[in-house]
Amino acid sequence: MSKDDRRQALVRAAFNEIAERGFEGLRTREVAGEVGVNIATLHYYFPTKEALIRGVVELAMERFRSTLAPRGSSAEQLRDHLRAVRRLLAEEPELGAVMAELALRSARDPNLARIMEETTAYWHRTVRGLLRNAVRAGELRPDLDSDDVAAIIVATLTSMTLPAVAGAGRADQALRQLQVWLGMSFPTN
Amino acid sequence: MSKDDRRQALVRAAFNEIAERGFEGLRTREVAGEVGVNIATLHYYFPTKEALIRGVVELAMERFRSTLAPRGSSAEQLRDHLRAVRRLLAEEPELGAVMAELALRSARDPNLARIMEETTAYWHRTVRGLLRNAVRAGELRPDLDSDDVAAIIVATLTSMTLPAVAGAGRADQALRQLQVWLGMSFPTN
Amino acid sequence: MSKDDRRQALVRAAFNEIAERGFEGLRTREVAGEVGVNIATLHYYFPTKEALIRGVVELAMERFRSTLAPRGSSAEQLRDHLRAVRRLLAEEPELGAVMAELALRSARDPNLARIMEETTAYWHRTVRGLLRNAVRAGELRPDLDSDDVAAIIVATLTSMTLPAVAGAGRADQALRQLQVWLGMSFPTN
Amino acid sequence: MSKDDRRQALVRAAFNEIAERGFEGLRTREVAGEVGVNIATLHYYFPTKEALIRGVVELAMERFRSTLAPRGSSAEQLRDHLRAVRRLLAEEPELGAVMAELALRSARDPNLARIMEETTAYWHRTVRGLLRNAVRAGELRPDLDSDDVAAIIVATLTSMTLPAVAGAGRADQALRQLQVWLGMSFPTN
DNA sequence: AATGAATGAGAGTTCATTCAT
DNA sequence: AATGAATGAACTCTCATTCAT
Repeated sequence: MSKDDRRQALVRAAFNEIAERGFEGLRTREVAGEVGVNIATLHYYFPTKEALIRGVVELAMERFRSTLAPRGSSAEQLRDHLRAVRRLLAEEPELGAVMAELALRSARDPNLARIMEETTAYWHRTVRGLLRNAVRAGELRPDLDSDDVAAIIVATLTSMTLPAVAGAGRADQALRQLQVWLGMSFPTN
Repeated sequence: MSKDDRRQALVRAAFNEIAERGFEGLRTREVAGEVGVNIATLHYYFPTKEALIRGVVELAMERFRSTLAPRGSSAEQLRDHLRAVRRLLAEEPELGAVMAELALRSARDPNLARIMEETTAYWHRTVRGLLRNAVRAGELRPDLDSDDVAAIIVATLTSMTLPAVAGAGRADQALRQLQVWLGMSFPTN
Repeated sequence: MSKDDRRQALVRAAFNEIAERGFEGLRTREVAGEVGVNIATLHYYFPTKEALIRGVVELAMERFRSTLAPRGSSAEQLRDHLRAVRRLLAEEPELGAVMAELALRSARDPNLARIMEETTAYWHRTVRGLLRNAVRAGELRPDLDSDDVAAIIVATLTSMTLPAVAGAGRADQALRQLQVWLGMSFPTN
Repeated sequence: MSKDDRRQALVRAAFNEIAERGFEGLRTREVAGEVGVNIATLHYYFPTKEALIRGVVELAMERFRSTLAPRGSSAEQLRDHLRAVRRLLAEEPELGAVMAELALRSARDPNLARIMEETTAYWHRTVRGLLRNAVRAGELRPDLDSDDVAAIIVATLTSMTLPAVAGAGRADQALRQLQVWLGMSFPTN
């Protein structure tokens, strides 16, 4: 197993631990154990717990950003994006959980705050671009403020990472209403 | 200082600690220290850390629910509610932080999950009721699905507890768009 | 409840706790709780835990010595004594447990050691006296060394306070053999 | 120092602590300190205090059982055994103290009770075997009930672990009487 | 590149004791 | 005579980190 593979394996294990137990329950020994290496080996790859966490941040950002990349024909992109984020959170709830953990942690970690802000801003711009394309393509009303709508879309999708809020079908209701207001249709369940 | 006051003081100190450092950084000794009592005194009031946390949950729920109580004339209630939640999160960001911490923790704590679900459901019903009133009063379009709209309102407001998402004015943009779609006006900054 | 009664109640509760959990598990709060008084009240009667233990020592010695008092006709006294100790340990195993705890503790507590030594010596003398009476009455062989026989009787009876040793019928076997060697008969089960 | 040596050192230190202060006074930090390691190191070898105690139980049983192993010519074995136990308790009073502590603790620990019972039963059978050999060799009266005599021998020897009982020469007196009744001679002091 | 062994600092919890009332 | 409230000291146990090999 190459040096890089091992690093990756450790980061993924840490990622899963955070998803499952939160930062509150993250234990380096547990991470090392899941990869099947000694705790000292973990420290060979990551001198401190903080360094390992930085690795998790990178992984989370990468995974999340790769979901944002617009795909398919321009007309379908907005629909696709909403669908993609929705599917992502359904199929990989760990990513949502980790993103939420990171969002909370960023309140205490300026460095992380910067990264999270960059990612959110990038997401916001991406959605705004999709909205503008859709307006241009005549699929959305031209008087729509793409900045504000992008904000409410990001907000709505984000709230889905908090199970306590999104539960009992409320996530789907919110998405359905988004579709109504946008005058477009995409599956919500 | 009465027994109840001291209990309250401890819970409030724990509340603040969680807001500031997250569950990750909650230390009973720190909580006791902030109230100016010995760690053993904390355990006199709360046999375990978990019991103290339950006290924090109660406090958070109480604080949050008290914000929900509809006030003023029926026609203004929806506007008032959005304004109130917005002001709450601006003036007491700790409550938002704690609520988000609890939302995340509820994924690992079935008991807490139940409480959080109840509170969210109550909030959802409250907003739905306000929407119905507004529809009845002719202030909102009659074809509006009050369940779905309530969901997106709750989702949007909830996302404001995650600073990483709500930053850079995006919270206000989302609220502004909400107002546009609802066809009502309320201050957003 | 008189001051003395309360003292007695506390000592008895402590006695029972020691019998049940050993000195290892003796907790003043538990003792107070069993009597239904506050822990501070216990300290009103006994300034320290050590003082309470001294009370237990007194109680145990008193209970034990009262068993030793020879009763009945002189000819039957030895038989009676063995029977009495045996019954005592069967009916009040707590006393045996406490005596054993005290015997062990006396290795670390010179004061207690003195008390235990006095009690054992008194017991030894008592048995020796009974043996001499029996010899004089022609009930035992005249060449018997009453000091040595008293020692083995005390030793055998003492070993019965250690359940790990006396179990599986071995206590009764030992007593039966004692009777054989003494040429007397008394019930062993 | 090998891993096994360190384990042994810790167990021995715990053994000595128990002998000196009883379970009541057993402190993991003290044990670690005596071996010259950090308390965390102790927990590296023994996850819990209970696990360390299990180590002490094993050591005590091993030490005790090794004393029981019959040695020398068949005719001398009984004599040797009594002499060996007597010397053991004289030269290593810690073992007697620990055995007595374990005997008491077994009343509250079913697992330990099983182990103690097994050891006592093994001891009893060993002594009984020696008695039968001696009878067969014509050294003891043939009408002797080896089971009952074994019981009183075990009881007498056991009582010697309680200094409060065995003191003032009574242990030797009891042993001397045993020799008289058995019709054999062995040194008692 | 990897690990077994070790540790300092600190975690939550317990307990005998104190003191104002 | 009795107690609720409070505490210092100590307990077992945990954890990220280090280091010799």
